[in-house]
Amino acid sequence: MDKTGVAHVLDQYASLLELTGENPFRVRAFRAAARTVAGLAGSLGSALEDGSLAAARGIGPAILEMATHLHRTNRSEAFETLRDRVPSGLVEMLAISGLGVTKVKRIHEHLAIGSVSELEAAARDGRLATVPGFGPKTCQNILRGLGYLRRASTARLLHHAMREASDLQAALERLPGVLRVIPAGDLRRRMEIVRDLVFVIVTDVPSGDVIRHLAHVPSVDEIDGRDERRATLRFAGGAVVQVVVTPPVNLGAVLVQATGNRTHVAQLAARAASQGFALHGAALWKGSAFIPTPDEATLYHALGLPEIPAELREGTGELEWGELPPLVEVTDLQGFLHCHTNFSDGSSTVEELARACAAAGYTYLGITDHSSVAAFAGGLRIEDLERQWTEVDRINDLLPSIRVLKGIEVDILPDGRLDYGAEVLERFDFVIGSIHEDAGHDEAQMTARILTALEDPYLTIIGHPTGRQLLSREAYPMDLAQVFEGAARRGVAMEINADPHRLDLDWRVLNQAKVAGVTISIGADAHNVGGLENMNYGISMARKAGLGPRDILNTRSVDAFLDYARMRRSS
DNA sequence: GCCGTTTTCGGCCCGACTGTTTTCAGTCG
Repeated sequence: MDKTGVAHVLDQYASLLELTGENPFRVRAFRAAARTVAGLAGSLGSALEDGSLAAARGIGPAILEMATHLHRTNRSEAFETLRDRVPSGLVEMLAISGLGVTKVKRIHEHLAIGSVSELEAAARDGRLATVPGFGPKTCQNILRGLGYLRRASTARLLHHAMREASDLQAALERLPGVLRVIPAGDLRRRMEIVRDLVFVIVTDVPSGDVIRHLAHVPSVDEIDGRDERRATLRFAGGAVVQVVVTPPVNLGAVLVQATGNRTHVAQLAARAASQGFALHGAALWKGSAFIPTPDEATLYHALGLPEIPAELREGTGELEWGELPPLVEVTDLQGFLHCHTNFSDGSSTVEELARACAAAGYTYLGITDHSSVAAFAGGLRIEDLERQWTEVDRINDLLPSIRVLKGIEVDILPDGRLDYGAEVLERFDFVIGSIHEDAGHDEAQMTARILTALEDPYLTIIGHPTGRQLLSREAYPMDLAQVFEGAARRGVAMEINADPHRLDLDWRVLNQAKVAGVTISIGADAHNVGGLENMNYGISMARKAGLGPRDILNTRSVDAFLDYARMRRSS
């Protein structure tokens, strides 16, 4: 079992312990260990071998034993025993926002409900409201939480989809007659939420032969909708995967059709028709003549278009944009911004992060732990800051290849002030300001809160501006046009938070921000060295919005970045 | 279960909000 699997078991084990009334600190120990394992920089195997897992904070003999056993045998007796004692639906219910252990147990005791579907029925027919401590509002919230859970089951976050797709791609590549397998659809467009997985299979044998072999893909439950070139695979776990098979000569047309969203493909078909072509049955035709399209460029060029990068194929006007300047790439980034260390709620040290960033080619690293009001995340008090700055100075002396900047992710308080005063803020190289609780503010209050924060001369970047958490929490209500105008006028950058659970700002509004004159920064929101990966997702969002290297703050050199941060302080 | 210049036991994060209650328990970040 790999680190993801082990982390999942540890987390589930924590939930089971919680439901059986175990010592809450024991529960917390397993939760923390799950995060540590999931965030390992390398593989679990190497962390066990070189002793780095054993040395990690929060990993003691019991959890180390369990992780080792799971890694080697895929099993844990303690976990299985406990799992058999608790109805499986109860653990699922814990995932519903607003339901904790106490309420789940009470639901189970009073209504003998042991599954999510029974819970939904009880919330709808009024039985749930009869449970002590439950009222109409709670039932409503539970139904809303269930909606999220349901959407999450047919949809997955981009990073989960990528992991799932890479396993499946490998399985498809092993089928006889398969030359290439290309993930298409939402995933290739780097949508932040991926619904169906789509694969294009290139083969030089008759496509029907490949379709027949699909039954041999591991854990396929059912194959339907099959014709000579398409099939839908249903997996035991509920996943649905579309497969399209093509000979090499028609790969371009098939891939374009399997990648673009509906609107993009329809617009292409309309354009083809207006130029005497036809885009039918995933092939390009001129009259009754088949036009070979061995690659996508051939198809786009035939229609008088530049090859449109996959991320842009959303039907939002990209056919009219003409030749685009190059989109930003992860290698354009010089600065790794927004990351947490073990001084607050991160699990890697400043040194580990600095070494990892230097190895990945970054020239500077902006450490931004939480400010004091964020006690839940180990927010730093003044004396902690002094210790951290000493450590940063030490690392800067030790590692000449990378510059570590003293930053902070400071809370924007409900009245819009920042959590530290000027005498503290002036000592940072740069400052990210973020909201961590919305507390029932309406749009006007939330907008005013951000606009007030923008006035602080020490603020450099607004972090995760809208607070959305994909598949679990909506964005705060906020007048983005006003916020963009304010940020542009005050010279404050706005973040694309690259945590794949957030990806906030939404790519759909980034261009609006750019047009308003807002500088965009990409922040990893990394909590350990594993979080270096996040930058790829942030870059994907910038690309979806058509942004180039010059649109992004942290493609600048460290000096230019520091100039940007200091500029506001003197004006 | 983990940790320790408080080291083999005792502490481990806590303030704010929500929805319910009729003075507060449960949940969240």
